[in-house]
Amino acid sequence: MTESTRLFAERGFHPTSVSDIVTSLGVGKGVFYWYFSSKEELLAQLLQAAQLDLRRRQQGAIGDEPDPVRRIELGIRASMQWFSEHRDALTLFQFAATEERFAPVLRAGQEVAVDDLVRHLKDAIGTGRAADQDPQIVAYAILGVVQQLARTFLFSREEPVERVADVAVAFCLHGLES
Amino acid sequence: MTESTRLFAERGFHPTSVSDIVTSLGVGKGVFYWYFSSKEELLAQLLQAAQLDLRRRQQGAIGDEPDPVRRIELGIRASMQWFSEHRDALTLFQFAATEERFAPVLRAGQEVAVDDLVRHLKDAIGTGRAADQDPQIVAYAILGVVQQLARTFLFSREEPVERVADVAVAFCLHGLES
DNA sequence: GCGCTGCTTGACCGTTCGGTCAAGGCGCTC
DNA sequence: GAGCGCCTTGACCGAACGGTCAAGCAGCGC
Repeated sequence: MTESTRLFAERGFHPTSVSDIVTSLGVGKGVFYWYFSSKEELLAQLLQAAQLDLRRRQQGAIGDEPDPVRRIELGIRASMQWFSEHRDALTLFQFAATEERFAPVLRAGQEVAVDDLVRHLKDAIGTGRAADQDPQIVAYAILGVVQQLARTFLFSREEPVERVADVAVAFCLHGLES
Repeated sequence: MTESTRLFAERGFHPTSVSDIVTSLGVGKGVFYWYFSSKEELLAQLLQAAQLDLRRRQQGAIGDEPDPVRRIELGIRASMQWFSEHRDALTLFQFAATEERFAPVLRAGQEVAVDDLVRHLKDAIGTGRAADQDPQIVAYAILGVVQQLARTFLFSREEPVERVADVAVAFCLHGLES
């Protein structure tokens, strides 16, 4: 699984052939089609497994923290950490978003994470700790920040995770104003 | 050009064959290879043209606005507007980021926009109008917000551009705090 | 009318792809 | 050891791909 994710991320989904995958695994082609009905199905399962793992990490980090704003912060930091350890997964997510048949799988998983975030946001708004903006839009905005920063600074440049996470948190909580 | 962008965005780069492209244009295959040396080159040109157009829109919107924070706001609104009119381009950008050979083209164009944004941010920080965070990271964060919101709300849902742009601006300027 | 250049055609080519399948181990039960 | 599932193999298939090219055509200067 990890190996296929790496291949897809490095060379792209379509340019990576099933032969490439089985060769890198040192097995025959038949074994691939014994476990997966198609190359598409493999990608779908890879996506789902990655999303599940990311979500678990987020929930583990948040624990039973009572403060909604702090819950959001912990979620951001956990996500950034997870992406820094699973850079290939982010590339997969990004590719999946560009092809109609994978987008639904991706969207389903993303919506679960967003719904959580929306709950925290509503708590924060309800207790006057956050501005009264549409929580769903804000949730996606946060998601965009995390993914973009992970892609740019964790992958291309080799910035330390904490530094990037700090700026991400500061930006999401206070914007660019001082 | 617009037609090829649409095809790539709708069906994906690899699944769209050169035959598909020329058929949709009602021309022969030779004419394609007369103007482009390969399918890859077409995509590269599509990317560059789109980036140039987006950049022009941003600069046109900013004009000679003196206030750096307001310049950033105008840039965000212009980008959101542009994406709402060129949804296919965003899908292309996203795909290009997932394949090693297109990433450089994409990065080059993105860096130009980011450099502009960084300049405005430095102005804002210098005059005490923005918090003293690493301007480059913040610039990419803003970029992430705009792209994610465009993708989610302008394409999947059919939200009015202004509403999404308002939240994007509010979030980027003030974060989620009230 | 002739020739030339710039553009256009689509049949064609070599290659590679996703996917199939007849065949063959390997370990289990009885 | 016979029989039987479960897994594994890799040669093989039809289809489709990106890219080529010999041939043709329109327009223009002469």
